[in-house]
Amino acid sequence: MDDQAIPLDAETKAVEMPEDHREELRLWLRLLTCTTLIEGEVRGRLRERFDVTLPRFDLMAQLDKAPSGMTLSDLSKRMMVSNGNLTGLVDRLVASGHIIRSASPTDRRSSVISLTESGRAEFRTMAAEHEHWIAELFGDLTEKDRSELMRLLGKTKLSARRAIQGESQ
Amino acid sequence: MDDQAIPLDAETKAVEMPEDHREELRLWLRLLTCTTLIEGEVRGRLRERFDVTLPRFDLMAQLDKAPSGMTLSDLSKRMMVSNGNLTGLVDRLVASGHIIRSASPTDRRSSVISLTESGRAEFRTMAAEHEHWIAELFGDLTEKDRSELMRLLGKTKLSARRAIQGESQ
DNA sequence: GCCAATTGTTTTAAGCTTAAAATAAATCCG
DNA sequence: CGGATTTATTTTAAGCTTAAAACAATTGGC
Repeated sequence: MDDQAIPLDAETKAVEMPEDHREELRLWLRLLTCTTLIEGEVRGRLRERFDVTLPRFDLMAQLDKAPSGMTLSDLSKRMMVSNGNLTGLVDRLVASGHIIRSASPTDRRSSVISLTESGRAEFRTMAAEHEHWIAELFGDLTEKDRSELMRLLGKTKLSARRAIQGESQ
Repeated sequence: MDDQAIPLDAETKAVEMPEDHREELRLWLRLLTCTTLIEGEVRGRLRERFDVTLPRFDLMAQLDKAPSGMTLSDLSKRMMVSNGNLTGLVDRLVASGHIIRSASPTDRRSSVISLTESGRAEFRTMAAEHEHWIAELFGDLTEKDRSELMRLLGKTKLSARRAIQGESQ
């Protein structure tokens, strides 16, 4: 921008010129827009087609990948939501018969959550359709676009993690 | 994958071979992870530094870009949230003195929302710091990474919009 | 073995979010 | 003009989400 038209030695620049980070901000807003757009569509379709909410679907997706079940803490880390959030979500999914809680054999504080037979069957039906929706939503990207986007998001993920970790030192 | 090792003519493939969309699914999950990671960090910092929530910050950001104010419908479209959501959010920001509602001169159904003087000042302070956080979170991306990511997310946005529009036909 | 620190979970209070229904005003159009 | 449709907003009910505090069980160190 205008700033960069003024030639300055590196040191002066670092001290006196507040850097312009509008580009990063626009990037973040666009990332957020993409996610919100897709997430909203997926949420609506899950509700219309299967009368299920996105958080419930997400929780079942985690459990489907863990045949022997997961603790609430595992789920909390994987889903990146708070512990307290999970308590209620799990309660509702137990009530609807999709999952079960069983006592952990090794830790009396913990319970192990797993899909019921019918919960798993129902999830797999939903997941198959869900996968098609996602493919359709990303349908205009070429194979090369997708692999490049995957790479750049991988780099973004690492960058954000570094910034988040570093801050607490 | 295994599927593709079996040579089949195009028609047979299209009919009998369910396509594998795991790649798109992984891409979506990574996009979601990046957004969740960054959003969570920004939310936490806004709360700690300024005792403000992300939705309130977002609403003020929209208003800061519209000096003459916006209607609830405008805000709803821009922020991609439901109308009902905004009613409560606006009520709380009016109560805290950050924004004001005024009657629309042309439409008695509408009210126009704008930042108060102090609301604008407070927002600008927060926004300046917020911009640095974002720059830090994306800090490991090169200039080229950022422009390429911007381009690919632009393409993703268009792709998703097309898929969403097309569906309602 | 005991005490401190950590870990796993729940509870609480507040706020966010949605979909759907309701209300009211403006606009369309015959 | 007047009724039908659309648009702007609010209300409602349910569920999601968080941070913080509380509680209980486990682990680590002495």
